[in-house]
Amino acid sequence: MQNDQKIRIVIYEDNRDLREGMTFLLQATPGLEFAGAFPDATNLEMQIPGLKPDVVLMDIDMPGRSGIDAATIVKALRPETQVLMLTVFEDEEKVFQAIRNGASGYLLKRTPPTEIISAIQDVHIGGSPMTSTIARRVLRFFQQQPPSGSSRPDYDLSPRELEILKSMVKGYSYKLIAEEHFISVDTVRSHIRHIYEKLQVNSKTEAVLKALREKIV
Amino acid sequence: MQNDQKIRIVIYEDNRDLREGMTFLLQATPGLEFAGAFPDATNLEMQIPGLKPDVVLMDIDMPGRSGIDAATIVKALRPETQVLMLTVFEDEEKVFQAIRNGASGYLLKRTPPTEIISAIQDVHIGGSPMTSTIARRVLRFFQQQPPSGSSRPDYDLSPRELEILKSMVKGYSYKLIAEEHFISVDTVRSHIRHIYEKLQVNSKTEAVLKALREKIV
DNA sequence: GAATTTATCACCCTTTCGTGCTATTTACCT
DNA sequence: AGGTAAATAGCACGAAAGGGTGATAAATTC
Repeated sequence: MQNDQKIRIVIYEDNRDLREGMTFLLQATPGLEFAGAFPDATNLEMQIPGLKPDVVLMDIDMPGRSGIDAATIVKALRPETQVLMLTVFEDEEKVFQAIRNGASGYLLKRTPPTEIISAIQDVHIGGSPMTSTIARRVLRFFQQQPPSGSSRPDYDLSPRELEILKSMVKGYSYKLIAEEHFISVDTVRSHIRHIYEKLQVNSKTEAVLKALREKIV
Repeated sequence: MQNDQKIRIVIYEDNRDLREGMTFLLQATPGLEFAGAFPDATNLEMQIPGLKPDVVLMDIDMPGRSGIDAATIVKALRPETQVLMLTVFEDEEKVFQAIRNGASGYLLKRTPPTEIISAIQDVHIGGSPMTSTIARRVLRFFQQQPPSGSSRPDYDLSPRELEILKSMVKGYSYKLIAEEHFISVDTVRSHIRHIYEKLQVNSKTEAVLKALREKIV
């Protein structure tokens, strides 16, 4: 993806010890080029364009601007820059926010130095290093399944009922659903009644919500 | 998540050398318990319930039933079993299919034995080991779907209207919303009309759908 | 201080929904 | 062949939702 120049790295990390430790680590590693380190991301617009980092190590909790907002801005300024988030906790919400905002990797601060180095190299060649715990959360989000997958309720809808439900999820009125399926409004009503019974709801909105949250629809 | 019993493992892998190699590896590793190995997944319904594996190593390309279908069935039979996919190539489509079908990890066959072992332990305690390349693909999928972050449409709802919208998203009727906010049904109606105008919809269901899909609500 | 926005309430009228009950045809099960 | 479930359709009634119009008071903005 990139040539074999040194990988230019910028650090945003409010903890001084950590920041200096990582700076030292980067400077001591061949193949990496330390480009700068800052305790906060407030002036990042002025820093990134000049420093032209290949990889940014971004602390997620910083005074002033959060690492998540900072990640967004970095990607906006230099899309080719890879952002590696560093955090103490694997906060579910923050992980997803960071990912949506363009972060390419997600590591815990307690990760050993050698692994941080390889994560940097990894993210630079197009990988997305992350802890397997975080990976699981991401996957789970994909699968949109309940925690330990033990009990997914089975509402036992007939194929037709499922079709009708899908139309409902499109926001259609009875009349529209009837037209869409070439059946009478009364039939639609009939199906919907059965759907309500099976889903244990009693309004279109509730049915749609339940369908969206629990089913594939 | 689990107790500290041995981790029971079943292998599905059509390549004999690989299968036997992994069998040997598992048997030689303390903490793991080899429970069975098969060259294909065609009789998996008969095997899984009896063997009760904690982790299944699943080749993705097998004669007869594909590893992806097999993963689905394993999860259906024993949701608590973790499925670790093994593959030669990082085929984008297959990765996603496997994930959607309940796979909890995704490794390349060329992964060194020690890492396979740690991946097994990892997946058993709730992690999702995967190569960083695969992780990147998963993240990219995440990132491309929502236009998100910087440009989220602003419908300019008043605080009150937002409140009402939230109630609507809870599936409440006008009456319930009125009670919840100590206002009359007519007022609720009024707010909802304004919400519809701003969101450009004309039914509760549509409003709720739009709210769910585009807003935070 | 005038204009705009926001929140509130009211009345009327039409359409859509939710529900109870019934009935016919098809298809599948054993 | 008889039983069961699904899909279809109808009727009827009351409740809920949606559209139109208008009005008042408070807060905010200009």
